[in-house]
Amino acid sequence: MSSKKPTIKDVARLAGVSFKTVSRVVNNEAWVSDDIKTRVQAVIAQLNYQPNRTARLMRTAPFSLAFVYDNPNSHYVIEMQNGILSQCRQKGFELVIHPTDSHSGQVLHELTTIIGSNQVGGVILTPPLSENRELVQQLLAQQAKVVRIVSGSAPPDDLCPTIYVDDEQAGFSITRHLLKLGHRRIAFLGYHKDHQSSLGRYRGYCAALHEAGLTVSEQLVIAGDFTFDSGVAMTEQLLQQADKPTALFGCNDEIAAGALFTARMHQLAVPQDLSIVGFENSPFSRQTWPRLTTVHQPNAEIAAKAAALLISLMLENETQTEHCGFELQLVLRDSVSTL
Amino acid sequence: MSSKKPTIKDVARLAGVSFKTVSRVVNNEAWVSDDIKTRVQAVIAQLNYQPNRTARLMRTAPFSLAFVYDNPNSHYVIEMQNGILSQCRQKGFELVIHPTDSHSGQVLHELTTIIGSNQVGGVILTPPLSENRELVQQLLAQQAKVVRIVSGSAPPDDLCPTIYVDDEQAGFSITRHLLKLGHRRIAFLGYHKDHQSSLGRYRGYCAALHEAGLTVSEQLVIAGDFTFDSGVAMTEQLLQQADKPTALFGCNDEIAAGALFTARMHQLAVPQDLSIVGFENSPFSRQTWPRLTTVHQPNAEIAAKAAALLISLMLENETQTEHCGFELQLVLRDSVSTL
DNA sequence: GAAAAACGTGACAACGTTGACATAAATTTT
DNA sequence: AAAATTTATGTCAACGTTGTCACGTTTTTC
Repeated sequence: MSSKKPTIKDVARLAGVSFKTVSRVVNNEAWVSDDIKTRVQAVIAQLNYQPNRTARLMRTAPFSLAFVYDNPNSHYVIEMQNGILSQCRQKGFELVIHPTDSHSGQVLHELTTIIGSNQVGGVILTPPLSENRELVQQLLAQQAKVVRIVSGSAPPDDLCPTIYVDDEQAGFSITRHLLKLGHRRIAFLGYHKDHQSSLGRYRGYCAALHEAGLTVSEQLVIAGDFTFDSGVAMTEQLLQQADKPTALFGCNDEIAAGALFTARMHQLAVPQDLSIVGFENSPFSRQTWPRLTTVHQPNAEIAAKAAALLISLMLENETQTEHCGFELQLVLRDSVSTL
Repeated sequence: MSSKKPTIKDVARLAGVSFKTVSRVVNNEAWVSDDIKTRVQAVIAQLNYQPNRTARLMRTAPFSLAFVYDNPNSHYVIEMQNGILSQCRQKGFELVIHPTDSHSGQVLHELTTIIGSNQVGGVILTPPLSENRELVQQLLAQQAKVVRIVSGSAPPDDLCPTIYVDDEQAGFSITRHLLKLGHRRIAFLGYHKDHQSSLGRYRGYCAALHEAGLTVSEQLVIAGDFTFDSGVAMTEQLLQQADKPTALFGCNDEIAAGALFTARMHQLAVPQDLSIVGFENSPFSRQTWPRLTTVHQPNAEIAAKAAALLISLMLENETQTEHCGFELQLVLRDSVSTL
């Protein structure tokens, strides 16, 4: 049975009204008499009628947004995705996942396709794509709504609503925390010149050292990316040096986990012989031994806020660009000791 | 400029042909002369025309599939998602993410909505939803294509194409591995009566013990779920007992990580004082100290296969149900020693 | 108590595509 | 060289909605 999905016209026929009236009932429009309304609703329930989203979309703006990200394996992505999804569910929006390679040069083309084909009406951009001013402008030029998540203590411009996360301030706090405990030789792991979060955290690190009257030692700033393996490699490099640090600031928890691992390999006790801090408060930062002191980054909240802004932008079609900043809090755990 | 997105008719006008001809060019249909083809293509490029996916969808079956899962925070989800996404990209399909709570009783209703509204044409089901025979049948009754991923050494039935993963066999191998190294008191952490993967691994565990002439001790089989915290709690419980085990079989890596953590709390050296194995080979299983011996579960591959089956089902509209089984391999690392 | 406003309903044209069919031109077959 | 076939293009009706407008029927207003 049920060879075909019922349409609005099937409902109309059975309810003995015009299909436009059914449309009114479905969309909760005014000026439908109560008895017809209930009659139509009964038929809808009886047939288990679902409005065809595709057909509806032909007449309305898209109810979908895209989440665009670059590093598909980070835990950060799934947290963000969950945050976005929670908002989408609430507002009846659909989420299109769009992992991409920001180095491929294909991003603009890919996004143009999904926007141009009317598949999505808006886009949430994460770093490093969100830092690409030109990309944002080109998406905007295609009538797409854009919300971006960036690192910074203020929105870089008013191009579009922006969620900014104050990495510098957090980098400052956590470095100062180490300084307060007496550490003087603090290494910075995961410096990356193209990565705004890394740079922000680095600036905070420098600022805290300066405040304490210390200078930044080039030897202690190690470049690398935000992975466990890179953390291992950077720590190895560091431990080969003559002037060993007493504390390590990993630019994210994965780097810190790599450092932890490497310390164990070198029979260094953490935190007694070496203090290590991470950044992000990812789930596994409290599952390592010792549990990592880190900075809490509320990814789900951040992304949910981005989604909420984007959705209201798509619904209300406002031009006013609202921004939102997030401050990050220290999470003190067991991977740090006084010197 | 560019106030409106160009349509097929805009292209047609500019190219001086009928819009149907443009449609032919876009869809690569036969019987279009080469010069018109190139002329149209030039205009398409010039206007940066993208066929409107929504309009197209009104005439064709949906090019979207849903990924339905229950446990949004597991790493397993993102790996699967990536696998599915890779297939979708290749075939031009769209992915709709659908996390849900299998206990809410809302699942059928939720899926009915996205299927009924023509949003998706097919669904990939993961445990425990995939084990619900009735759910599968009801989705099938709505003309949806379904592919499910289940635990087992064979597909449970021919309702739909099925990816089955042999947990029992893997549970057997890893338990036998411990037995070979001389372990006799091996605990099983994460028994869960409603969880087929857990039960499969448990059956393998029992089979291996029997093969070695041992009986399963109730004391050593601890019920719990697949989380770090549960792993901690179960290990605590175990370590309070008189007859302590020499090895722990964690039903997944998170449980094993919890066990590792708890062992450390109790000053037990792993693997010298206690051997621990996990299951899944999630990224962090090689980032713990010591690195976990575990079973490799190729989630991305499994999910990619599921997506491939689903997509071919949606495209070719075949009725024949093709299945696919995965065997799991041991990954030997450092968390196990001979007794 | 007539005019105006508020309600309630329906007809019909979009929206941008694809599919069925028609038709004209070019080519092959008889 | 007429008939049949192939090739190349166009016309028009769907698809299932929502928006615009029109048209009755009530209720309110002066």
